Amino acid sequence: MERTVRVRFAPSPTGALHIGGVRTALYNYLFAKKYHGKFILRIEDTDQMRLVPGAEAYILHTLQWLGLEVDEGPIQGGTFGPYRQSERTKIYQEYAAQLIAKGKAYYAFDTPEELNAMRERLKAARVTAPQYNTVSREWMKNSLVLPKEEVIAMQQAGVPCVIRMKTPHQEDIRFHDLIRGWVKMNTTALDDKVLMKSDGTPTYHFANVVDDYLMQITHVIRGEEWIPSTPIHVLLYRYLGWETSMPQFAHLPLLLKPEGTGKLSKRDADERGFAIFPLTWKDPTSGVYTQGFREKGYLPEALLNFLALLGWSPSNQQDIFSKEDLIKAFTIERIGKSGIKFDIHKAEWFNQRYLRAKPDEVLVAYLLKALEENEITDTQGKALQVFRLMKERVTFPQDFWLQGKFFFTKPTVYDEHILKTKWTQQTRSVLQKFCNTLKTLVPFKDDVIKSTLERLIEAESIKINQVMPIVRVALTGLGAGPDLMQSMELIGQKECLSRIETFLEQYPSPC
RNA sequence: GGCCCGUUCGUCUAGGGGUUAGGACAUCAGGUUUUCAUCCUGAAAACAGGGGUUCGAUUCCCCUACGGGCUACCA
Repeated sequence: MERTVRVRFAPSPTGALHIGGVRTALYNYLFAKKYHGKFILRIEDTDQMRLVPGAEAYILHTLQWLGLEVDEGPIQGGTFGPYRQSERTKIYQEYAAQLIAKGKAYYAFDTPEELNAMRERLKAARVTAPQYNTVSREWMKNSLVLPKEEVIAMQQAGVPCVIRMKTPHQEDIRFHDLIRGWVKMNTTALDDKVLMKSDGTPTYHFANVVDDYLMQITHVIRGEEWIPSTPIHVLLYRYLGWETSMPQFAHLPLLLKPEGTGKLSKRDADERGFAIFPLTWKDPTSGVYTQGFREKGYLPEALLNFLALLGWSPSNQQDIFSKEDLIKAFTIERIGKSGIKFDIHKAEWFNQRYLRAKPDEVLVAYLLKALEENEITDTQGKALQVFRLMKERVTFPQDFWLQGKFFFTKPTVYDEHILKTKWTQQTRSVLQKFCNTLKTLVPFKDDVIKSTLERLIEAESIKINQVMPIVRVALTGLGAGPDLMQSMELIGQKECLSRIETFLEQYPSPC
């Protein structure tokens, strides 16, 4: 009998969600929707030391922004709650007690210093992997070797202790990964993992297994960094008697640095100026803001499309996918195995595509909003015309303003390069003459302006590509932009004249 | 170091025992445009290396190299 698909996204609220985490969430979401299952959000906040205020809300906002609706979670509720691990401590304690009773786990009283000493000792003895394991536990301070009375006495005295898992001595543990096939590991490589910390809270491994079982998770889709600890999880399912309902595993390839070596990090993003967080994040301790994809102008649908194709590919050669398309096409089998060098270029291209596909009203609204923010009162008519000239040129919503503000405000700086290469005695004289003709030009329309300029160019026997850039710089300050004649018409006769005159005054003679 | 996972154009990838090894982004060139961008056309660009297996291997197996992950009372 097929179980209903139930997958979970289980982030730790230790800061802003990383873009890799967003991709993991997306793959889980797509898989759930594809099979009409449930997408569950579980907050793994067992480590109270690393907890960051605001991080959980950030995760929620991110999923919301991206349209990854959560079926069950801390806010949404559900029949398998609570969905915050910090609220489930009792549950873990019960199952830990069960493992102790079964002889599958034990108490350990070793202090950090003692653990360190053990590792040092093993290292000195040239043990390749110094661990608390089937061998070393024999000479440590735990309930396996200590007399029962002593253990009880220590517990009564309140000596801090953890619960460790009793790993079998030498056994092959294998598990099937939906992406990688069978993975085999021997327990000699495993240590006796801490299941419950001395403060009574569980570690990741334990809470994860208990919750996945209790929440009836069918598929665990998570990052590749978890492969080495999956045998521990398998063992735990076995110890708890849950092996038959163990979820299926799928370990996703990791997002890597654009160049060089290592996992993609916030630092890479900062150094190269691309976003790594979905939304802008203010670090509560340093107060430093890190701009997110949203604030950089990325559209959620563009980011989703970009992310989906980072490690997954469809069976055809389609590259533009709506969320619905992705749900339809997504399969775990088509997820790749190798690490992915993160390259932001394609994301920009996706954004441009999605942005330009938006209805005109939406796009004009971006410009209108920018005008409002810059306290420019303008008739909607002009904004609409500006928008039409700009539409094919933008990648991000803010480009309408960034590249088109000259329509509304006078330039304050002039393109150095154009000035250096095109500003000559001749172009100055042509610009002056052009300005003079403009004064009496009726009507002030793009085609009329154009023919005027063309006549002038012919009379002066100068090349058009000598004059145009200078006219553009005088009017807009920029070296490139939308159609100049249409731009002039929009700027208006009076304003054009004023701008050219200002320019001529500021640059009286070519340098 | 040990254990585990991986390796097709610069990047994301398709493919798979016999292919002109396909696409997208980026790059470059040509066209369009007064310019830049867009758009159109085109070009350059890859099976990590070595052994097997096979009539034949980029595809299957092994080794090496390289890359990545893990190796905490973090997740």
